[in-house]
Amino acid sequence: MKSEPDVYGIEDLQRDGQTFWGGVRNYQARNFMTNDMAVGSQVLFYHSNAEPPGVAGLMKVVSEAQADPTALDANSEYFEPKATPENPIWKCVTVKFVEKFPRLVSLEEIRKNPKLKDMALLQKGSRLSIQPVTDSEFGEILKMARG
DNA sequence: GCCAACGTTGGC
DNA sequence: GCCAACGTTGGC
Repeated sequence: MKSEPDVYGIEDLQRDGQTFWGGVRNYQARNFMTNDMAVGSQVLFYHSNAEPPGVAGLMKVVSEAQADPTALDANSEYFEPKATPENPIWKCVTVKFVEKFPRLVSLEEIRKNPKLKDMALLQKGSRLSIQPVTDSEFGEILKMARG
């Protein structure tokens, strides 16, 4: 999952303990949350639009996808006029802080690692704020973070 | 249903 | 700040 550290970074999550991943407004990204994440799922926290960009830490899903309250809030920048409590359209998971990596695994390093060449993150034009990671990719990132 | 125009993302 | 890539919108 990507977030801009200037807006909300791994240290903000460390301070908060857990957070509701609200405001996602892309159907593919939403579907990853509703279909592919469950309580206990491990998630990499990626710092986008950062210097340098890269994977900053680890978190874990503590609540499956639920209605995104920002979609129903007329004062929110994420307000969705078509959303109703019965059909909120947008949903999001709650994640908790697990760890901040001892060092950032930068996008550049990820690019250089042949084992990670197929990561969704590296595919051309890949901009989704939530992307799938395979078990082996996940393990490799952890190894790099701790290596 | 097509597609041009527009907005957003995010690395550089 | 630039711009490639992509998603969304809305007129037709």
